[in-house]
Amino acid sequence: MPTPERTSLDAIVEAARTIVESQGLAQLTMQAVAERVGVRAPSLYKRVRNRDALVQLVTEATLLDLERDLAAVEVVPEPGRMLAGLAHALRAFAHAHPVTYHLIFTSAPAPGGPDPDLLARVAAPVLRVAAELAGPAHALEAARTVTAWAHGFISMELAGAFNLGGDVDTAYEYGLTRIATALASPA
Amino acid sequence: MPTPERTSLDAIVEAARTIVESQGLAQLTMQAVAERVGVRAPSLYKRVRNRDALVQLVTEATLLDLERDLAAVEVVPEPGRMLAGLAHALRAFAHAHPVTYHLIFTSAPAPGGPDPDLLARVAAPVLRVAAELAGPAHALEAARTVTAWAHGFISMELAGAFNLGGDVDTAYEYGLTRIATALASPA
DNA sequence: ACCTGAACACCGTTCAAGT
DNA sequence: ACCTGAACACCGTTCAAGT
Repeated sequence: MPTPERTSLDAIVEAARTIVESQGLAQLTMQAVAERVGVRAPSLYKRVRNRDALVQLVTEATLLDLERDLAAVEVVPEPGRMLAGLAHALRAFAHAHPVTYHLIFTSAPAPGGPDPDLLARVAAPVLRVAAELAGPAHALEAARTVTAWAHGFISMELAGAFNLGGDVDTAYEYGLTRIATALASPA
Repeated sequence: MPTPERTSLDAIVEAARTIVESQGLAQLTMQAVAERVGVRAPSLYKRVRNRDALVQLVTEATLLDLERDLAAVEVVPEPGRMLAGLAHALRAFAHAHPVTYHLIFTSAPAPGGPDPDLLARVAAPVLRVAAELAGPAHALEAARTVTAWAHGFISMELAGAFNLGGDVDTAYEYGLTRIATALASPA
């Protein structure tokens, strides 16, 4: 005789995201998630293989949100300004979801990592501007350069690595304009 | 009546580094460390406050090694080539110690993070080239730009985030020369 | 003064038993 | 078909008792 479902995969992932973001990855226990969705810990295993898989689901949900935010950046004709829009959107996203942002770049395509198609969709807008700035022949390398810089900057910022004083916002703008012009100048 | 010491703080940290690097952070258990140094887990608490403190000690030991490697980079007159030397040394270090490298940039100056003096010493060579390239007025921002790019690149590389094909070494060289010239050109 | 076994609270995960 | 309590193995950590 069927028992009515008392929760759902979506509710579980949502609960996990909330816990991770508000209390850190270490506090993401199966018991905490279970309590939040109103069920006992063993029941979670009906919908999620194990804790690692749940972390993976949280990562993919975060990637979907990031894809949405980057796709929503207003398209402007000048590639330099377009790049700035994407860079600021990425940084704003990271500030809004610091823990899950860190998850995205940490648990990359391990065995069972995020869907490669999803990763490609997230990267698409950056690849587009990179091609405009550096030319199609160098699009991939240029995209990797900007992405590496932006992610490195943001992750160091979130980790508190910029502790020698100076204005962090200014440093972000400085790096952004330097890189934009560097990629735009002829090889 | 005193009991002879059966291990030392150094041996404990060394054991922890070996475990972390060969099996990952999750496998760094107090029991695994204890077994490796020939003692029972509770004895570790005579020399280390707790597991978090041990991770912190591993991080600082790694930073010391990185400081040594960066300080050992041959000094050359052209700042562009000097920057390349530092960038390659950093990447080589990360490839040799991927897990502990990740630790460095992750557990930054949290409450009880690494010694700020040590962090400053590690950053010193980069700050020096940055000042030469971009001028003293922009040294800090320039240093942050290169460091962010290099760290971002390396951490994405280690996470397997460069999965769209293309040669990763080439992309590193591409980004390096672009950034070096960008920082050297007048504001 | 250092080391240990025993103990505690807390994990992730499995499974037989309920409905 | 889903949910649960009980159980297991395994953590980190404390502490009284040994030497």
